[in-house]
Amino acid sequence: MEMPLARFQNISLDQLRSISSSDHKVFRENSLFSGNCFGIGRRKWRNPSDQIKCLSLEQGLQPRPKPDLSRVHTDVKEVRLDETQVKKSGLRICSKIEKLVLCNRFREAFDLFEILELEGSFLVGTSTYDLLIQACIGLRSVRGVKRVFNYMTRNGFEPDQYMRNRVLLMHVKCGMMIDARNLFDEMPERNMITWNTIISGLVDAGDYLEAFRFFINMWEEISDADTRTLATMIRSAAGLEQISVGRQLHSCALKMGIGKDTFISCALIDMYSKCGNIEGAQFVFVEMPEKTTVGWNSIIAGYALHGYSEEALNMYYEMRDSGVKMDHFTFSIIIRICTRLASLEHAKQAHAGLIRHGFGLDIVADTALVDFYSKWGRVEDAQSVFDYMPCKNLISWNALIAGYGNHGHGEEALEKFEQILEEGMKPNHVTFLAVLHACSYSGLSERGWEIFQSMSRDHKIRPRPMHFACMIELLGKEGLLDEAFALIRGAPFKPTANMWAALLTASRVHGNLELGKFAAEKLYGMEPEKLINYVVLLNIYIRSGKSKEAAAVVQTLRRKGLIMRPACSWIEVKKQQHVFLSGDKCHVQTKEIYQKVDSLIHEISKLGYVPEEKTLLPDVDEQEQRVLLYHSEKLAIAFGLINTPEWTPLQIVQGHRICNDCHNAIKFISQVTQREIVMRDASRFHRFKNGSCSCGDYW
DNA sequence: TTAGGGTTAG
Repeated sequence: MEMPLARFQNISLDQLRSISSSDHKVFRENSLFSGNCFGIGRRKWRNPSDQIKCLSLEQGLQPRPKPDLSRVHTDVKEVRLDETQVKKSGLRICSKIEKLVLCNRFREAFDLFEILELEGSFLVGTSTYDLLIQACIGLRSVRGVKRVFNYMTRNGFEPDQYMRNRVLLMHVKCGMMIDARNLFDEMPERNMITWNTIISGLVDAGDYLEAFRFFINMWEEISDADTRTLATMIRSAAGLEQISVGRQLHSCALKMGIGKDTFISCALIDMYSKCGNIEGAQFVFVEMPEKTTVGWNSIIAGYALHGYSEEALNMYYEMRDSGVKMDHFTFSIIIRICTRLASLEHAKQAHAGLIRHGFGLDIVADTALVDFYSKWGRVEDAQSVFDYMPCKNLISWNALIAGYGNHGHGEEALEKFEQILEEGMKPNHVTFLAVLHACSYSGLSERGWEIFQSMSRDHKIRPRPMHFACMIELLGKEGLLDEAFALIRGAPFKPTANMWAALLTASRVHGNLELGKFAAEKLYGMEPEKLINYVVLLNIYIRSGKSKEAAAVVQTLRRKGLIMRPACSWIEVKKQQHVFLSGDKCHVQTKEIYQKVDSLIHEISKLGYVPEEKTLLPDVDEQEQRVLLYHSEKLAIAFGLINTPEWTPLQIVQGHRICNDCHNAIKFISQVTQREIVMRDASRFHRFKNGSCSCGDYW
């Protein structure tokens, strides 16, 4: 046999180790392995109903019928059975266990297994052990693994190679990697399945480098690898985001004649897109002889990952038209895309499709929906989806809390947080970020401070820079600039740009020139090319009447060649999106749009709206200044008003943080028109109703 | 004889 894998022997472990360990760590920390509330690794389910069933059973959220064991217990405990009777009774129980497992009634199978454990000496056969292992994997039950394994050991069960692999798999799938590795080391014989099993476990656990070490050892020991090995290793390369390694694996697969295998192709699409090469992913997808559901899912997710949300959505419709079956993965991906596009129409269709295709109870898709409705400003809908979920994990809770918090419902967010604690779930750093943001947006500074302190004290979670930045924002809003500055100085790590940016913003809001200057200078050192840092300081100087200093900032901007990118907003009207740039005059209805903006400005001026003093460069002529006043949000709103008489709510989305002036204008427009306006800036959503913004934030 | 592989959510 040709040895394409031999080239991997040229990769030293040091080379693998040199792969950025911080990236690796971030990936691991963000992976499900660390994030899910069950404390176990990656789960795989044949279909979502299995998932719901199993998770519900494990969490004890659904009542399950319990077999009446009392009589049998009595038989076993009180009546001494002779050897024949034990055998007869044991065989009957084993047969029943096997039938229960085959019907996916894993819990009940374990209830019966308890009888055998109490009796203690009945010699269970391979087929029963095999199905008990299946039950453990189905439940992802560590306790189940221990029970089955103890029983085997106690009764001197001597497994053959098949059973040894099954026992190994049981440990791997339940995340018991230390035990799995011990078993692996002690195995008298290891075949390809043994190697594939342990490697797959390492990749599931995010231990990618170790997976590569095993892969190399595997080649040394058995000089063989198959499609499954390659598919797993490609997943590992994706986890490490090492395209060069991924490419070598691709080359190996081609040399082995399995380059177009469905599993390999899907893994390659995912690897190329995660490594930043969407063209590579597209190439593999086009070359796939048969485009499967997973293939479509992978390429759509790849496009979405690279920010090509509209293209991804188009591919989804192409997938649907091609007649390929969609699954719960498809809908989870699509809902996330809708969140990025902030498209209610598409999300509604995806929500309907999810239910129609029978995946309405899938935890991942439902969580994506909770997140969508939360971000879109429909917290009630988010709560409604959440309430219908048969089981929720920490990710679902976090999405809901962020939804409440980002829309000014700080108290509700805190209530949900309390509920998490009452239910015995362990909050993670994302939970705390959502809760602290909620406190910040709703002005609950004392509660925010208490929670921030409780993070390390009570929950043993070390606050990260994002938590610090959030607290600085919170203190800054209260005008507690000295305290905010003290927090930066007291941080147990080097302050990050986010932290200084929060202090700079607070300094601008409260007109603290000295602190603003200090924060801006720190930011210049860290992000020398980031325009916004200069603009904020420029604002501070202009408002403080420091024209000389303001001119110096302008000079710096020019020297560096930093140009303000025109802001972009888009509005969805009658299922179609219309995009506007600042001062945009390309739209066919430009004339009407500008007339509408003028009349709105006239109306809102009567209500007391005064445009903010513009931060314009000194030599910008008046005509240009006038054009710049027509920000993209205002144009989009005017367009919406002209074209949608039944417009509610109107959504304005923009890629950059909007200026105070525009924010205030939108507030007034909402008041004048009595319309509800949902608007998103770079970091959060704002919902205006009768002129007031639900987030409680000020600009 | 049986077993091991690919894509989703905060």
